[in-house]
Amino acid sequence: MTGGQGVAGSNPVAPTNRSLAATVSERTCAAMPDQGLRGARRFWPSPPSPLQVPTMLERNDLMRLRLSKIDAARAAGEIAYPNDFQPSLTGAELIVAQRDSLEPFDAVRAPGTIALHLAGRVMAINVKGKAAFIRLRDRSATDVLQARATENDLRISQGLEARPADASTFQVYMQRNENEELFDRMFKGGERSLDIGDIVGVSGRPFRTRMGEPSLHACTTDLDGQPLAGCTTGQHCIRILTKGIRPLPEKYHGLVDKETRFRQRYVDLIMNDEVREIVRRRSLVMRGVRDFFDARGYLEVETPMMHPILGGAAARPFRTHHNALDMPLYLRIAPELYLKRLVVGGLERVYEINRNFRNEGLSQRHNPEFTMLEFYRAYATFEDLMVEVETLLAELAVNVAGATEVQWGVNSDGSPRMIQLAAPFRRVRIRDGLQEWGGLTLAEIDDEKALRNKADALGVHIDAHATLGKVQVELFEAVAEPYLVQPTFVYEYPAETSPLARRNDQHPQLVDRFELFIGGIEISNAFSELNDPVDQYERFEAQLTQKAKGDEETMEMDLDYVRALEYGLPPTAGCGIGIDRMVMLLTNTDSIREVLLFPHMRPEQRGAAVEDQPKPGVA
RNA sequence: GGGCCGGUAGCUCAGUCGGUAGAGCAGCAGACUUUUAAUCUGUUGGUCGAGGGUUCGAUUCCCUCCCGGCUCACCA
Repeated sequence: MTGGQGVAGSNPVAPTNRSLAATVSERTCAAMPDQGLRGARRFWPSPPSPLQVPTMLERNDLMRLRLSKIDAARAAGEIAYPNDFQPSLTGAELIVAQRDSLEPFDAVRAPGTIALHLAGRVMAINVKGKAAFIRLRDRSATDVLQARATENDLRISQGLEARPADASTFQVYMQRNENEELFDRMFKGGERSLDIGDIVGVSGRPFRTRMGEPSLHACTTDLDGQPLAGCTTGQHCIRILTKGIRPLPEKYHGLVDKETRFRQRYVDLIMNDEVREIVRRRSLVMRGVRDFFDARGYLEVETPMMHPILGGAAARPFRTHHNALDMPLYLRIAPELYLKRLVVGGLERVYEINRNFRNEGLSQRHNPEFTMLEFYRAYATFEDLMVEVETLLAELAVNVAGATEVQWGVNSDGSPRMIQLAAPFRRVRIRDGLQEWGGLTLAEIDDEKALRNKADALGVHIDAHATLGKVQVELFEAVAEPYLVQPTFVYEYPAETSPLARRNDQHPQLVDRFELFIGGIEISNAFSELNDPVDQYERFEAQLTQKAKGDEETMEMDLDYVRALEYGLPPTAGCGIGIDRMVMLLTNTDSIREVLLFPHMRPEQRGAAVEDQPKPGVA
């Protein structure tokens, strides 16, 4: 943003096309935040009054010129935003279809040639005298990359010169002498010319350039001047379907600025192939998870995202309010208690993939809303779920990343750090880890003071309120982290940190729980579920005691959940897996923001004067 | 919330030990009938994140604020 365009309502940049500007700004303002009334009401601000309508975003010369091209097209009697063009194939299909004719050729448009129709966004324009090349991208961009790579391999195998195969675009070629009027209009500048960023529909026939690039020759008639099959008389071989008003980022460096990339993800997706690949892999993860659990007899369910009672995890919640019912609600921090109610109801295998919301700090690995998979299986233990999880991850790695071995960052010497996701994963007790990596004796492990001394020596901060069990866990995570790069199930957690988990039969101070660490980060948390309603009630009570002591991340008493347990929850094990982190793992990405399409950002400041902004600390 | 770094043309960046700024790409005008970061010639474009202060003069120095990145703390 360049700012300085004044407060809303004043000093608008006069748009070239007034009718267009009016239409767009009417639509835009409805979705704009009401900055003037911020804080005036507790929950829902009033809709903006006409006096507070924000102006459209600022314009520059490049945009004004492009807007004027829309005017010119309208003045020429054209529909500025036509919607009657239908592509008959994708760019990737165009390339694959020519695979059997690797040799360059310049076949003429013999009568009977069938026209192909492609649509896409113009990513590059290359006018060379009386010939012009444009590069388009369509939804098949990922496949185009693959097709070009495959094609290049074929060329090499046939002794032909290799071509660069790193572009996700496909090429369209047009020759001036075949339609001088259209060629000049599109490529010779002036009021109606084509711009990078426009979305076009192109009709023509496939061919290869002299350099061997599979291309579409834009043309709608054969050499006799008769329409090609699939074209109508007078049809243009290139049509602008949507004019891009805003110029795209530079073609070589692309869009780099992270703030702009996350705020304007649409531009990021246009410019950066890697981003599209992450989105694609995330989609594969979601489908893979569903296939996995569906195949094992689980039912996918959706439970409330707005909870009247806080529970299922230890976390600070977002609070909201239902106006008509005049009641407070929490955005859910976990679906756990609802899912186990379903198991009580006889849905013995359920899973849910949905958002959790936690009102905590943001970091490379934390976003206020994140996607969680939770699944519950009756007549299973947490050990059974270890097998389920390692099987799932190995399967996903193959389906999404192509192998059970995936790269995750680099080692300290700069070499690729590889993670082996083939089952079985390593299993480590917290006590064993403290001995092996922390150099502690069993006596020290049960001595809170000794543990705290060790933590101080290591420079590890541990909360003063933490109980023995919590100190053990925190110290373990501190000393073990370097050893938790390869997938590792950590288990034998102390009971006080797990108010919903089943106690271990031999050691009641422990619970039957594991956490899975990969690449040093926690991916999964699971346990055999506590199904003793009396014990559960007492653990909720203990949570209330903690809350009274000032712990802000405790659960609330959920009597209905206890009532459900009183009807009988079969022996059940449940597991949560952070989908975002799993996608990070399978895309070799070190930031959760990269795997979220729209990571949380502070609101964009659009040139509003500083004195109009609420002062920090003033409610 | 703390620390460090950053915000300059549509994009990617340089620069100004204080005298209102440059390049490449994009754009505009032109040459070029197989280019692919095309090439060649000419050229337009910036309240240098916002506000305040110091100064004859601030994009540059000082203060405050906004936004972002990295990092620490809390968390998954």
